[in-house]
This record gives sequence, C-alpha cells and structure tokens, in this order.
Amino acid sequence: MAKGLTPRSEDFSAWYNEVVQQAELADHAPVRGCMVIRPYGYALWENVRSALDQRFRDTGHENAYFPLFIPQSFLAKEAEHVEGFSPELAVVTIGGGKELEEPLIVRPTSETVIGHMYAKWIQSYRDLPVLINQWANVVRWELRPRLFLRTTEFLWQEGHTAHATREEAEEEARRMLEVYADFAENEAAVPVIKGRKSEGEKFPGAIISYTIEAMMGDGRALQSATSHDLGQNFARAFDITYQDAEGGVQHCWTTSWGMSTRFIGAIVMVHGDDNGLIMPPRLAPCQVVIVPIWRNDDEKALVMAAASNARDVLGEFRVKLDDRDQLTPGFKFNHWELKGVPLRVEIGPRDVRNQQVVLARRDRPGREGKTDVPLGGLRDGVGKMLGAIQGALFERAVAFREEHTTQPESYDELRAAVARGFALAWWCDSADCEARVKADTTATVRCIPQAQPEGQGTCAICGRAATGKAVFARGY
RNA sequence: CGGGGCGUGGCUCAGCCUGGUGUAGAGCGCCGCGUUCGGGACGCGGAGGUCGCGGGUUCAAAUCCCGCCGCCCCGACCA
Repeated sequence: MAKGLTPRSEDFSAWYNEVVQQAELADHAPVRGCMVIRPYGYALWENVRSALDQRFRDTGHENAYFPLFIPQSFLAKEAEHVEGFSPELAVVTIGGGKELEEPLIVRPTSETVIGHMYAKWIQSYRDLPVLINQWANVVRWELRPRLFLRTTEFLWQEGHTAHATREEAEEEARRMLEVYADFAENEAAVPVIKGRKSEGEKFPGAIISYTIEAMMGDGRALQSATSHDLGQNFARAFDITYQDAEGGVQHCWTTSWGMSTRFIGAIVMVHGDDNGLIMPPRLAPCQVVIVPIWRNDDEKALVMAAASNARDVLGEFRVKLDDRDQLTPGFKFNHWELKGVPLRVEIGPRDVRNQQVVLARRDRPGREGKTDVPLGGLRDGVGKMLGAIQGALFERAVAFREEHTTQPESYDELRAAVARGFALAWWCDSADCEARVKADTTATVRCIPQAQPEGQGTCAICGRAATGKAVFARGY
C-alpha cells in the first residue's frame, strides 16, 4: 500500500482527496471552492477533450465561443431555469469602478445567451439544424465543493442545437447521450447506465433530461454527462423562430448537452486503488514510463543506452523515461503507480544482457503484473498490453457494478441496497415515493434506464403498479 | 445554513490542559558532498517559522480570555 494514502475501504472520501492532490491532478485555490488543475490533471482533461471533440465533429457539430457574462434579465426569461439556477449564481454589479445599470451573471450554463443569439441567426427552415458546441468555464456557487466533483468554477463543453421538429431535437438529444456513453466506456473504461432523469431531477427548463450514470468505487453514483431535450421552452423564451416551407412561423426545438471536469473525478473513483490512480490507457497523459536500474557508472551507461533506445522504439505511445539519478527504482515504481501510469518498463543490467525488458501492469500490483518481453517484441507487446489493460479496467468496473447492484422487491430491501450500491427497483414514477426514499436514505432516482426489463411489477416503495424500473442510489 | 474538526517552517503534526526549561521541536520534503540503486536507501553538513489576524490579562503569551477571519470533513443543493 502507498505510504501516506488512506486505504479506500477505510475512508473513501479521504482517499479521494489525497490521491487527487498527491498525484498532482489538482490543488485547492485560495478562493474557497475553486481549484487549480495542475499540468498532470490538465493533460488528462485535454485527452478527454480531444476524444469528445472528435466525436462532436463526427456527428456534425462545430465549435464556437459565447461570452462569460450574461445580462441578469436573460436568466429570468425561462421560469424553471431562473428558479433552478438563482441560488447558485455569481453576479457582477460593478464594472470599471461604476455600478452597472444591469447586473451581469457569470454564466452557470449558456442556454440563455445562446438562445438570444440563435434568435438572431435563425430565420428559415433552411438555417436548421444549428449544431454548435463550446468549450468553456462556468461558475456555480455550490454549497459544498469537492475537487473536480463540485467546484465553484469548472470546465466543460456545452452543446446547443436548434431543430425544426420535435423528433429531430429528440433524436439529437439521444444521439449525444450515445456519444457520451461511447466515450465513457470506450475511452475512459467507465461503464455507464443510459437513462432518463425523473421529473424532479431533470434540468431546469428541460422537458426530458437524459443522463449516463456511473458507479464509483464506494458504490455511489455519479452523473457523468447529461443531454437535454429542451422542447420549445427556450425557443419560446428567446423567440427562436423560423419560417417553414409553407410560409408559417414556427418555434424551434432545442437541445443542450454537457460533460465537465467532474468526469475526471469519475476516472479517479472508478479505477483507482490503494496505491493511487489507475489511468485508462487511452486517456492516460503518460501511457508508459521507463525506469532504468543500475548499480554503477558502467551499468548506468549500458542501461541508459538501452532505455533511451526503448523510448525511441515506443515513440508512437505517450512515453516517459524517468532518468532522475538521485532516486531509487523502488521510489520511482511507487511514484508512477500513485500517478496511475498504466504500464511500466523496467530495464536493468540483467535485461540488457538478456536483450529484454520487464513490463509491469499498473492494474495488477506486484510480481503478478510483471512479464519479461524480448526487445524485438517491445513495441507490439506494449501496444497489446495497453489494450489489455484498457479492457481489463472496463471489465473490472462492470463486475464491481454488478456485484453492487441489487434488485429489491420490498422497501426494506431497497433501503439496504442503496446503502451499498445501486438498487434497480420497480417504481411507480411518483414524486412522493422518490421523496420518501430520499428522506429515509439520502438516495435518489439516478435514472430510469433505457434498457427496461420485460414484464411488470409493483413499486418497491408504495406497492402500486410500477411504470418501469429505476436506479436508486446515493449520488455525488 | 445546521453538525464536527483544525489553523505552529513546503507538507503532516507535537508543544497549549498546568504561562517562564534559556536560540520553538520532530518526521517527511528541500539544498550541498559522498556512498547507494531489481519495490518508497544511508551518512555528514545546511537552509527554512512575526506559532491565522486583532485586542486583552500578565513582570512574562504558541500556551489564558474576548472578538474576527480562513480552511477541511459530514448533511441540505448540484455537472
């Protein structure tokens, strides 16, 4: 076990805070609730960003940038929206030393400004659909901040689209949910449940909110991305209209969807172990670290030559040669394990003699994860093993989720189930039952999964006829 | 906002209860030199602190009293 790192089983929350800071992903900023994303954490975010951005482009979206400041009056135009966001707004009242005529909101999300602009830009059905994404920072004055999971300012992308018909908008919202799920599972190795938010949990101003929910290493759920069908709510509020082919004037149908730096927290909490982070290879800032081992200057020359050669051979991967000569190999092993580098290449005099290296997998601690690989097969071996680690992390996360998911029939069973993980339970879709669970257990309806079982049941809370199965869990 | 905890070198903390031990300590980290290096090395030398801030009590305050500020953790809110 890592020195100075609280075991996950002892205090998951302490483990999380320690690993985020010790692995140098992020640090607390001087302003409460704000964080500094350090280079290692930012590199991870950049990899998340590229993988998502490519998917957005592939689905026809373009990037743009809208302003940080929003006139206060804009927020008020959509009733649910203003009600939902008012408590957590940062408001600028002074600019250039003078009190502003109208206070400015620091954007908590951009539906309103973007809606305002879309109203200007959209005239005809020929202008539709508008498919825009922006990468930006937003500010929400949250009550209890936690690094990555809930910070006052955070980074995200927010997609905003406008369509001619309800069906198109609905299709877009669902498409982007698929994009998020594909990203989460295939890039981050984080298995997710696709579903719909309950009425009480949906985005302020949306008619339907879709979500992907992931299980963290303590059995709690994290909403990892959302995609909203906004119906015509914002189009009406901001007068986003178009003229159709028949000459009539119609309101657009809009969507919005986002994934944030919060997802970094999911990567940490899904894969990490008592030795620190485990980065999924496809997103890892550093995929392979080479640790040279020597006893004297002669060996050092020999080993360093082999090590830098190995680095060149592995040029297609994100590789680092740790040539710091004041640190022992054992220290470096632990250091890079804390940082979650998926694969380590050890090269010592013995390996140089044998024309081989030792590969050590981060996801299998100790000797069990080590294999000898001949130099000739290094490049292929590393490629294959990174793929194997990516797959193993996903499988492990799926297995963990299955182990911690139960299908309660009774209310007592449901209460027990949410204490240790997900409860997939029949639910009558009533807010009363949802509120009762929340009051008794702090768990909420995380989503109503797309994949619904055959047959029918009765609500595990009230016993009335259920409308479907829902995932109940404690969330972040 | 409710509950709990904490502010002392870069980090983690001891010292405070019962004021005075003389230049305020430790471990880790950091700097220099040397020996080491296949799972968190060691020796020697060194740098670094207005004890969160402001008052008060006292011959004397890190220590006692009052006020303030900040941070962390748990809950309500939330991506």
